[in-house]
Amino acid sequence: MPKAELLPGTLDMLILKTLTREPMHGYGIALLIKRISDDVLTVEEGSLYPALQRLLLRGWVKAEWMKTETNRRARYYTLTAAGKKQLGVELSQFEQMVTAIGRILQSA
Amino acid sequence: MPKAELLPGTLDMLILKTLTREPMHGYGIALLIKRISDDVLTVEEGSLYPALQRLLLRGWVKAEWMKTETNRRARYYTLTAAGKKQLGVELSQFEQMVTAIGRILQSA
DNA sequence: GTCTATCCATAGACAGGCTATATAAGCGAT
DNA sequence: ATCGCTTATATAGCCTGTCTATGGATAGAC
Repeated sequence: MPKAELLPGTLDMLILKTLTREPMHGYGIALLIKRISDDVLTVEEGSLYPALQRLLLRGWVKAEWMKTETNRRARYYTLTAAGKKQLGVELSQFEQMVTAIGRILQSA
Repeated sequence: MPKAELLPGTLDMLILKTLTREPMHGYGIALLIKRISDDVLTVEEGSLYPALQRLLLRGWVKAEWMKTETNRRARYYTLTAAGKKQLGVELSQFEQMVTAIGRILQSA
């Protein structure tokens, strides 16, 4: 079994949340999530870019090619209004589920 | 997109935890999880039984055909020593991940 | 007897995350 | 100049796990 780097089903939410700070490119998103989580959460490239395509397709983010501070080309993603709304939905579902799971785990 | 009844990746942990109370049959496990979670978590049969097969294969539970209190035949699952150990691993990984996700979600 | 709830089980579809790989450009050191 | 490292995007193919849908069987209620 491949060790899990993420809790499945939470990646989109994490990306959307990260983009509420400011528009970022994919690589930056991955670095930020890794850093803030103290290396607990690692977003692999093969998870990250498909997820961003997903979010684009669903209209939750939009993308624009730009230059980074260090002069490299990169695709910057911005949260859309629909994306903000979706984030709200995912946040509340996530909280509800974690609470429910907590009840199971403490019910012994 | 099919509405999620569970946070993916947590079903095995929930089942193992439920079995720390006492040996139970599959249907009973599903009912208990649903009840304790106030109907937030619903374990579909198509998720439950494959999961139980998984746990059997990995030696985390063992099964025995018995009679229920209402005189029906049912397969009772019991947590093994390896299963207890595995539950510990999954619990700590889950907690660690939820904590890490919490840090992301509060970092705005 | 027929209906509902209980109980087990599997096939097939599908989503999403992982491994592995490919591509490309900028930067520093030699 | 070119080598190696880091930054940066992207895809194919696999694997795991959950869901939908279906098919049984049996007990108790009506």
